[in-house]
Amino acid sequence: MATIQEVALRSRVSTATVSHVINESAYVNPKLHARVMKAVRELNYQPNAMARSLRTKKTKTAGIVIPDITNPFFADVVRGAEDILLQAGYTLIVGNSDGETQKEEQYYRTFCSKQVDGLLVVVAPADHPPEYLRRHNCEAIPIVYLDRLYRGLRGDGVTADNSGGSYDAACHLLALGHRRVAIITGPLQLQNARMRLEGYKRALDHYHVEVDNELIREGQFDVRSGYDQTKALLSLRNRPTGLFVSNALMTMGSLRALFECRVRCPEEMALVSFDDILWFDLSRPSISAVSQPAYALGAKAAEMLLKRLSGRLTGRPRHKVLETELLVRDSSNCHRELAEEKTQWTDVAY
Amino acid sequence: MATIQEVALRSRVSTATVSHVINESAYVNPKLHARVMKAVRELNYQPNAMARSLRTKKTKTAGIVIPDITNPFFADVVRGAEDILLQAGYTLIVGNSDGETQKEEQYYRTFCSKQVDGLLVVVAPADHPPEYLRRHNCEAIPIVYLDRLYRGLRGDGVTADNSGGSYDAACHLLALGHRRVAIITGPLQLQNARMRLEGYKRALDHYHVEVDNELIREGQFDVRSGYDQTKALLSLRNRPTGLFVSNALMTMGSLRALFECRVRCPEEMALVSFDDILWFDLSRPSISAVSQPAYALGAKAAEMLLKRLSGRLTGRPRHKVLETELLVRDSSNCHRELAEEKTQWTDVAY
DNA sequence: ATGAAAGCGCTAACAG
DNA sequence: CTGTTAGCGCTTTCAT
Repeated sequence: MATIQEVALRSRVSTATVSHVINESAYVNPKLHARVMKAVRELNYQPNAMARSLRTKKTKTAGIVIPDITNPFFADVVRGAEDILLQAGYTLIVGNSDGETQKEEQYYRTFCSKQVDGLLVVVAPADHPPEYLRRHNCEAIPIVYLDRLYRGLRGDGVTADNSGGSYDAACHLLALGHRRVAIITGPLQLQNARMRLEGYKRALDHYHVEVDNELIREGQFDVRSGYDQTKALLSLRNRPTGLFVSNALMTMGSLRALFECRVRCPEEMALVSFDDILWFDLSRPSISAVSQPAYALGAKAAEMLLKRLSGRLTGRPRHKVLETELLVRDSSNCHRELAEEKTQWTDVAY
Repeated sequence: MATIQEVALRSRVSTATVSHVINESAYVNPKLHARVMKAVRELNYQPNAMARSLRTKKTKTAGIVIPDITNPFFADVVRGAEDILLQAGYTLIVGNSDGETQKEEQYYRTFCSKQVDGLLVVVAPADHPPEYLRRHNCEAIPIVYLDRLYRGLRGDGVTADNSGGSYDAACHLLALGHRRVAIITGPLQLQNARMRLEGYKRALDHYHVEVDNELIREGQFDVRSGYDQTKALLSLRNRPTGLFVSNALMTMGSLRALFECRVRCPEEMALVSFDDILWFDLSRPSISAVSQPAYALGAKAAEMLLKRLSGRLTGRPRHKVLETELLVRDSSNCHRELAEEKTQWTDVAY
C-alpha cells in the first residue's frame, strides 16, 4: 500500500501539501491539487488510519461490549449503534461478554489499548458494579451504558422504560380478569430485571391484588430458565392463569413448557412477554409483548456518545429512557379474532 | 494514559528495556524486570496498540462484512468468527452492507485503511463479482469468503453444502409422496441460491418428477418475498402440496401467508426450510429445516484466516464445505406425533 | 544485558 | 500558499 511519501514524490510536492489536499485542511493551488489527486488515483493511495490516529489521537472507532450478538435484542442494539456511528464516520468493534464480567473486562482493556474514542456497554450481571468500570476515566474515553444501569457507575445511560412497560403488561393481564398473575423475572442483580419486577408489583397494587411470592420466579434471561420456571409454575397446586415473562428468550422456554404440558394458551394461561421479536407475531398463538425499541436504544446511545465526543454534550451524566409499547396479540386474549391487520414489514436484509 | 516513556523514566531504564519486559522479547535482569513491572502497575500502563501497530505492521484486527447482523444466521456466523479470533488475540470490526455492494465497498475501504490483518466477507448479491474485490491483493490482506462464493474472486472460501442440503430437503418431501413440490429460491445472482435450486432439481430428477417452472419462484432471502411468493404459489390453479423455502427469513414470510390463507400445514402444505433457527423448533407446527452450521461457518472461516496470517496455510485458495443436517419436524409430517424428544438446549447468553 | 537512536506514516506548527 | 521539520508511542537494529 502506497504511503503519503510516495504520493508526494510522484506529484512533486511535499507531504504536507498532500496531507492538505487529502484532508482539505488548507487551500492549495488547483494545479498542484490536480497533480496530487492524479498521483493518489494512480497509486490507489489510502491513508494509513493508524499513523493518522497516532498523530491526531482520534481513531474514529468506538467499541461496544454486549452479552451476546446472537441474542436478537442485542443484534438490534448493535445495528442501531452501528448505523448512527457509520454516518459520523466511525467504525464499531464488537465484544461478546457472555454475561461474564471477566470477558467484559478483557474486551474493555483491549478496546482501550486500541484507543477507541468511546465505549458503549451493556454490563454483565454482578452484585456490584465492576471495579474496572468504577475507576474508568470518563473524561478520557466517554462511556454510554445501555439497557442496564448500575448505581455508582459514572457515565451516560440509555434504557427502555422497564418499569412502565412491565406495569402495562401486568395491568393488561389484570384488566382481563386474571387474579393469579405470575412473573418470571430476570436475574435480580440486574437493574432492568428489578425494574420489571417493580412494574409488575405496581400493577398488582393498582388492582388491589396481593403479591404472592410463589408467583414470582427468578429466571436468568435465557431460554432454559424460562422453561424451568414455567414448569415450576405449572406444578403449583393453585396455578396462575396469567404469566408475564421478562424477556423474549425466557418466553421461548415458557412456550415450550406450555406446549409440552399441553396447557392451552391463552385459554388456560394468558401470556405476555417483555421484549418483542419478529417471531412472536408469526407464532400461533401470536405472542403479546411489550416492545422495546432495541434499535433505537443502540442508536440513541450512539448519538449520545457522538455528542460527548464532539463536545456538544458536557457535564453530568445523562440518562435517557425510551418508551415501550404493549402489543396485544393472541397469547393474552381468548376473545379476539385471529389477527388480520395489515402486515407490517420490518424486514431484515438478507 | 501512560506511555512507555513514563514507565521507562519511573523505573530508570530505557524504553527498549521496558519494551522487552512487556513483550518478553529478551532476557532482562530480574531486578530491572521487577522495577519495570512495578512502574507498569503503578501507572496502570497499557501499551498503545496504534503505535505498536504502526511499527510492527500488524494490528491484530480482522474485519467482517456481512449483510445484516440482525439476521440470526449472520449473528451466529459473526459469533463463531469472533470466538476463534478472540482466542488468537484478534479483535473483530463488523460492517453491515445490507446487501448493497456500495456499502460493502465502503466498509472494505475503511477496514483496509484501518490496516486490518485479514478480512472475512459475505458478498452482496451482484451479477458480477465487484471490481474492488477482483483487484484486491490477497497476498497483502488475506480474504476468506463466507457462505457465498463468486467465480473469479481470489481468496479462500467456506460454505455450507447448499446443494446437498437442498437435495435432502426435496427428497424428503418427495419420499413423503408429494409430487408437486415448489421451491422459493434466493436471488439467483447468488451462488448459494443457485446451488440450493440445483439440489432441488437434482432431487426431482432422482424421483423422475419433471421440473415445473411454475413451481420455481425467485425470492430475495427476506421475509417479504417469502410471503409474496407463497401467496403466488397458493393462487395457482394447481397448487403444490410441498414447499421448500431456501432460507429462514423467507420461511417466516411463507408461514404468515399460509396462516393468512388458512392453509393448514402440513396437511395441505408440507414445508421445509433451508437454514434452521431456534424458533422453528418452538413454532406450531414446528418447522422442518436443513440446519446450516452457521457458527461453525464463521469459526472455520476465522481459522482459515488465522492460518493464512500465520503462514500455516499458503498457496492456492482453499474451499471448505460444511455438512448440513435435515431436521424433520411437524411441518413436513402429518403422521408424526407431536414432538416429545429430549429438549435440546442450545442457549444464547442473556 | 542494556541503551541510543532511527523510523513506521501521518499531521501540525512554523517558516518562507 | 507550500515546504521543512518535529514528533505521536512504540519496536528494533546496533553499539556498548
